[in-house]
Amino acid sequence: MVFLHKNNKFYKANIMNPISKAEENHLKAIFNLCEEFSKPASTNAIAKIMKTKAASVTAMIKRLSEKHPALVNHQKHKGASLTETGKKIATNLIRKHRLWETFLVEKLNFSWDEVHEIAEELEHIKAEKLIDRLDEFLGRPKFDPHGDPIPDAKGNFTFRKQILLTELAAHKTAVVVGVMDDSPSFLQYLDKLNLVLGAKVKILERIEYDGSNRILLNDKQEQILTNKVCQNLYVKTL
Amino acid sequence: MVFLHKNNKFYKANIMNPISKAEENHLKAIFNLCEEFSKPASTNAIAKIMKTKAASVTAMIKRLSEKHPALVNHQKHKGASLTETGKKIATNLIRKHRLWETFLVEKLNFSWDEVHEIAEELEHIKAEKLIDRLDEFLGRPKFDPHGDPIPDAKGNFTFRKQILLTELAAHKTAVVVGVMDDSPSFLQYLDKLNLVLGAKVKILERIEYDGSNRILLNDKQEQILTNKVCQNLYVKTL
DNA sequence: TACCATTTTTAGATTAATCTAAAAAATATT
DNA sequence: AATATTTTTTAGATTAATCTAAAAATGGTA
Ligand SMILES: [Mn+2]
Ligand SMILES: [Mn+2]
Ligand SMILES: [Mn+2]
Ligand SMILES: [Mn+2]
Repeated sequence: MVFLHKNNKFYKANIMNPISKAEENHLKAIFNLCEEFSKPASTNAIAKIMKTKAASVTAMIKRLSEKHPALVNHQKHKGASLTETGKKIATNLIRKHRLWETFLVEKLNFSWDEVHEIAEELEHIKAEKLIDRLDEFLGRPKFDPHGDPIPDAKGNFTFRKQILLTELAAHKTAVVVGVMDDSPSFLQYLDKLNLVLGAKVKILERIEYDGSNRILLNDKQEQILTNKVCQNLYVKTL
Repeated sequence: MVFLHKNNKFYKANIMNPISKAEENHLKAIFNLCEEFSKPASTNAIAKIMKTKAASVTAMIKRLSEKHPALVNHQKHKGASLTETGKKIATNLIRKHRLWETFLVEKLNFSWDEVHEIAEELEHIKAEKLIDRLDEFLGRPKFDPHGDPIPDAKGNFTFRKQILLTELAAHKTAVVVGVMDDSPSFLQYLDKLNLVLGAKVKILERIEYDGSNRILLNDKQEQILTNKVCQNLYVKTL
């Protein structure tokens, strides 16, 4: 099979055509945006995630569709979404990312605010056997250090009944299981508050004035959490 | 500071100018060639290692010297060598490569013939903390799965009195500590012969006719090793 | 020393991934 | 519906990393 390329040049559509790092990152961005908003990912939104410009995204999507047909769906001005094959690839990247993060925290003693950047690079290492072995070595973890689900080799995510801490009823108790915002600054702040995964939180009082919450942490420590903090913390009721 | 570029364009010499993967691989190739032959690395030799063409190497060396002055020494037609700074970078790459290989074999149960390719990619992950933690996690190993020394964080290699099996005197006993050729085919063949690192070898007879050797393996198994095999095996006398 | 083979460099192209500026299309606001 | 704003695409450049073909330099040999 041959594909028409710009300037009327042809090139073979090599089945082994490897997906580049930039292409992989774009696929992941499109996947995440489509998941979050349940609609095609806009050029601008992708550019923001990729820290590039809209024009670069348009060019990338064009190149992607030509080089690897059957990964991305795209109509001019209508945004991009992934085909099933594209989703498989994106899911596998997320799997790799989260497994590496888990490795860094569990085995190399990194803290949860340090691992994202490194995993962002490690996820692009292409060796299926490596990731299978890593998964096994880590004991086939179901969640990463931020509480995000790690898809299995087939791409299946584990779902968990979780709510935001803002949604937890007053006087109820729950356990911190994840974060919505995984920026280093938020994670570091959570560390300072001892609000790590597994922490037990009881809502003592919800303050109407500003939506802040008086909580009891791990059955002993009383403190105030702003609404913003609670809005970014996932908990699971006991 | 500014550097003149082709077409009389200028560009800023950014101190944070990151070294690309291709540049790193070239530095490593130059380092290895200079170590092996104790003279500047020729364009052709580098191209062979890099699996590119001589013209590409010339271009790369030019770009390297412009973008990162103080890494490579190069005079036209005289080959390339590394400055002290260049050697530091190459040594650190070798450190990363060998630590990752060790990780793959020791922790993820890869065999010694499978790890080179993967480490060739992993070595380019830029995170000093990662490699320090990995080193610690592995117990600060001094040698990789092929018996090659792993430089420490300062770039110091551990030296070891080792000889080729061809140099071992008849009737002497020694332990296999490394390989000269680390191609998968040789390594797989060694596995088949049970000639793994740590194997005990006694030269029973050196056959003059073709340089082959009758050996006793691990005090019990007698077999013939061709000269070529012995030429690629490092041993340490007891 | 002059010639020849080999090695290295230069010249000119190509592709991937980005950019800025301008044009075009879509969307929102009077 | 007309106009203004925002978003997306196109046009045109740039840089890194490679290639092939041709030119130039080097080194060995007659
Ligand atoms: Mn990434
Ligand atoms: Mn994560
Ligand atoms: Mn490499
Ligand atoms: Mn090795």
